[in-house]
Amino acid sequence: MSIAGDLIRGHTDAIILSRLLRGDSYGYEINKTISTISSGRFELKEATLYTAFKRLEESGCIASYWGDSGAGARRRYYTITAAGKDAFHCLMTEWQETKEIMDKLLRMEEQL
Amino acid sequence: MSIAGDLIRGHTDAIILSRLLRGDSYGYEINKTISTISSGRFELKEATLYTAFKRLEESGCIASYWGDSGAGARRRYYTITAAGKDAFHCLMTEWQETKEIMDKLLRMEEQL
DNA sequence: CAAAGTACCTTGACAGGCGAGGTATCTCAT
DNA sequence: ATGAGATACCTCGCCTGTCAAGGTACTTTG
Repeated sequence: MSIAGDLIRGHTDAIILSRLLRGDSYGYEINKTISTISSGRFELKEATLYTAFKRLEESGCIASYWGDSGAGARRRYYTITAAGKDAFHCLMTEWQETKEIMDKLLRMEEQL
Repeated sequence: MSIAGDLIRGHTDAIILSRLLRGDSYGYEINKTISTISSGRFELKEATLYTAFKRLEESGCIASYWGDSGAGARRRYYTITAAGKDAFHCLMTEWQETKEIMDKLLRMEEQL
């Protein structure tokens, strides 16, 4: 990935939840979408993605079910729960705050 | 700290370098300044700070020297090197990019 | 004198990212 | 039909950065 892993650390959950807010989806698709939206500059590794799903499911932020696979490889779909929506809003707020503070800290002009 | 550690992970180096761009400083002071600028919302733990110094010094981004301690506890001062300035600009660019992409990914309206 | 502030440092645990490896199905060109 | 490549999932184990906890040593102030 072009953006180092540590830069998205702590943001993966927010990104995934954000995707699920738009409707149920499955790992492979979520990953592709993230890659597309970011023009290939963010790309969660599969291992990262699936550990995140596990973490989010264990903490009750998402739930999963097997899609009726008819054709093609079977897919495990994820839904965001009410708790997940709450969590997302917290993470969003944190992100806004992080941005603000980081910009303040990195600003090159004036200041002590 | 109010902002979770993982959110600043990968940004600590940038923050420290940014401080040193403004002139030589030492651990304790840098920490206080970061805390002040962020209104106490970011606060690097000492262990984190000193490991970061070590890392940055080993990679040639900063150099250190003992201040002539005259009065008070002795201080180890850090200077940013040319390589450190380059690194800072990279990190700044990365931060701008991260912000842009994250905002795109977390945006709640429209989009696929 | 004790407590609190300044100033430094190390160790070990923990958590998240991810490289590497594995499984299974489907499609399409050879 | 065979092999490659896409789709789709998953796990193990390493690495790295954060940080709680602990330690040292000096100065100021009550």
